[in-house]
Amino acid sequence: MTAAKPTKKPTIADIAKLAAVSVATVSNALNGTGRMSARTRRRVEAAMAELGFVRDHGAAKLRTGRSKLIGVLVNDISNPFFGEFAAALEAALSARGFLPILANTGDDADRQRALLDEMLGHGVAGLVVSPTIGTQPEDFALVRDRGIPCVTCVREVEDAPFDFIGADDFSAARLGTRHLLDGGHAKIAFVGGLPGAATWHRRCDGFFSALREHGIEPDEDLIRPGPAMRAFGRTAARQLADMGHPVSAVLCFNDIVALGACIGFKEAGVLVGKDVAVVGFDNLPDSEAWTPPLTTVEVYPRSIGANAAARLLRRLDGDESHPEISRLAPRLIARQSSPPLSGA
Amino acid sequence: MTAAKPTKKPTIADIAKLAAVSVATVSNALNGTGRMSARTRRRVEAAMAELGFVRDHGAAKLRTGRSKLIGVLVNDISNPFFGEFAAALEAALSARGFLPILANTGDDADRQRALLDEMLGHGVAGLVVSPTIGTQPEDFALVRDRGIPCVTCVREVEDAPFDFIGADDFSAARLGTRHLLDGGHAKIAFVGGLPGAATWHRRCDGFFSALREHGIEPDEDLIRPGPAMRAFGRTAARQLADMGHPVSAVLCFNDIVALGACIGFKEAGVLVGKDVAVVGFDNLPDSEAWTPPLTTVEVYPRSIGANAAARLLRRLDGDESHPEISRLAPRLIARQSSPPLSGA
DNA sequence: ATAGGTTGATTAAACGATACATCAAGAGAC
DNA sequence: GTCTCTTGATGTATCGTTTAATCAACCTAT
Repeated sequence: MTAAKPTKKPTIADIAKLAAVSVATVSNALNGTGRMSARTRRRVEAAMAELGFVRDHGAAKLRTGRSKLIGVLVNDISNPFFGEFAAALEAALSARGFLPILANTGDDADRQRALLDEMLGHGVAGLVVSPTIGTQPEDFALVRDRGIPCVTCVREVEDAPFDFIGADDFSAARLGTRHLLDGGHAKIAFVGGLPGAATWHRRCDGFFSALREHGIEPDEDLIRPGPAMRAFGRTAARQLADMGHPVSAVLCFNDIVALGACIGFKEAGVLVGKDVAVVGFDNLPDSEAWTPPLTTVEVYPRSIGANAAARLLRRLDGDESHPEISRLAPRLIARQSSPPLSGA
Repeated sequence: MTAAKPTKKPTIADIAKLAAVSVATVSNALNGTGRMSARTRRRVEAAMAELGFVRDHGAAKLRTGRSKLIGVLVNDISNPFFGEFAAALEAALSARGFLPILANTGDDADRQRALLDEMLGHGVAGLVVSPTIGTQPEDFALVRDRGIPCVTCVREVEDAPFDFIGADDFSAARLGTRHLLDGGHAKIAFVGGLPGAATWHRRCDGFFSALREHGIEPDEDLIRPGPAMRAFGRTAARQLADMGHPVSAVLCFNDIVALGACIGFKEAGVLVGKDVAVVGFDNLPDSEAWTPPLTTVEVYPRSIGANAAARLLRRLDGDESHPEISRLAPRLIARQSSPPLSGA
């Protein structure tokens, strides 16, 4: 491969000249519109190949108003959950010729606002957003006003006129909690996750609901909200271990927090899977390989991504029906981290 | 938030009318170019706010030829390594006003070609690419010809006139291998990773180099290439465990493969951290929390992302110097998965 | 032979933002 | 009062593509 000699990029006018046809004919060849003889089509295609033509989508979008760009906003791309989500979403969208452009909000509402603006400015045909904590409906005012199809995911934003695809967090938390209750646990903590995201509230409600169903009144002191990160899980576990009246089980906001909690308990000399039961959410690929293998509630990030893509594609195809809310049914995956309460 | 009523999007012409100025003035206000009184600037800004103006970057790009889009191609966004990489890259680029658009090649060379075309068509100002396996230099011909700044990462593509930022894979493999050799291991397998990616070859060379340095001739039968995935690590471990002359240590292509190997060995009744030593690459956030905690070679995905961004920004600022190859120094993180060979 | 159809290709007007060239008006110098 | 400078603002061509409106041949049927 030899050194670069920056070439001016060829336009359809250059192709037209080389193929001795008009620009309109080139455009038609490009889009399969209009009518033309097979011979000229070949000539045009040969010319495009020779000059290394690549169509300027921006210019086309300017003229037609149509675009194949889809803006995707996630709040933490380094979290494997969103990695899986994004991979599935991308596969489904690009199969239909769309180009998802993925940006990371880092759970910063200001950055989310800026990115939404930026995406609109680039003329996206649609949006898929996992909203940041603290998202206000007005943050999406421009999207709404422009009538750009937008599917929200994972975290619901209340009163926004958009489709939503996510896990059924209420049921998921109930599943996890009931699993512990059925094992005889009564003093159960709920660790991690930030109020401000709908996900947390729904899981918290599910947690409460299951407890009350078993005649247990939730103990405010056992609700430990915090960033959904390993570090928080670890410190929370240590605090719980140091409490006067230790808990026998912990429901964690996600597997990452759960892993942190396992580390924290281990450091505190408490044996997970024996002295204490731990349950997470997400069924991260690694969770079954931990020691002990983690009980978790599978919430299907790939399905959420795939469904979000399908929903958005329907909207792009012109479906104008009322926004739909879908909560995918979760599944409990019981493993060794959450044994029944021992007789002791 | 009320229902949608798709508004036509306002252009600078609309702003100009409302503010009773010319389009040129609006454009100047937008870009801070030209001269204008503070009063008119305020009028223009008020008009933009009132109508909810958002600038059409595509149109601007068409006119100016300048763009703030950066194409980013990774080969597996669901791999946490690339998640970390992408997050760091994005942070650095967006701090300078660029918008990285991230796409996933899924390690498919055809898809990579298509995506490169697509990105060029969208007028990216620059590219950051972690090339797929089987990438040919000609796949980047258009990028080279157009003179678009392009930084390759993680895997080097030979004979391509681009900057490269990655780990020093040769040294990394030597580090990991020497650690095992120093522990007295002699029968060491190298598991996972596909020939076809430069990364694999360099690591393989580093592995060989360390062995030979200790007077050990590499045994072809102990080289077990395969997809860098958990499943492969697992099957490879089982095969190794079933061999007549079992290995005492395994160097894995990355932590994911290493985790798979741990599972495989466990299933085969071989105790990792006792009967067999396992070393990985990447230092995934979870690797220290596994049982036993994994010895790994840290290759700093965030640093690779940050350096790639810095390099690209320099190019965008006009640096035309010869392409540079940077290999970031790795670091061995010794944990319990790789004890010295026991006397037995 | 002429009217009407079909086929294959062309012309030119958009799309939204930018930037060069131009200009009006007021300030200051003589 | 004329001349030059500066400040603030405008008119308009342009980027690359699409597409509606035309048009030139040629074919076919009367």
